[in-house]
Amino acid sequence: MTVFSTQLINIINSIPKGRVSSYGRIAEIAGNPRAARQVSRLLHSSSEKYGLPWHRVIGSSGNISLKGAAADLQRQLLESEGIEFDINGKVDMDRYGI
DNA sequence: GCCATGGCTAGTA
DNA sequence: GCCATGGCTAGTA
Repeated sequence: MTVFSTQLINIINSIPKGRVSSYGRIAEIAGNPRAARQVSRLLHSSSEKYGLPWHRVIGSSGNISLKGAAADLQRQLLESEGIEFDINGKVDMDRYGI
């Protein structure tokens, strides 16, 4: 495990219930604004291992990036935490984003 | 080589 | 819709 990855894990774990953040924003906070894809990769490979609140990480424009059934699950988890989706299935980042 | 991105632009309406 | 971007890992040698 790398320092950078550890940073990402800490940041993701600090997203409170009822809030969301984006891949790019998390990478930015960790110190590398261009490492957004690394965040997605980490979530994909290590969410279970580190108990990450993976569902609280979405795209920068408030969209869910997952496809299919996984996307439905993510939306349900977020809604159960009080987050609302607009008619286009997007979250208002100004309201819920970190 | 993978990845659950992001931002910018061409091209349509 | 294109493509630059980057840390990491599986898998080979």
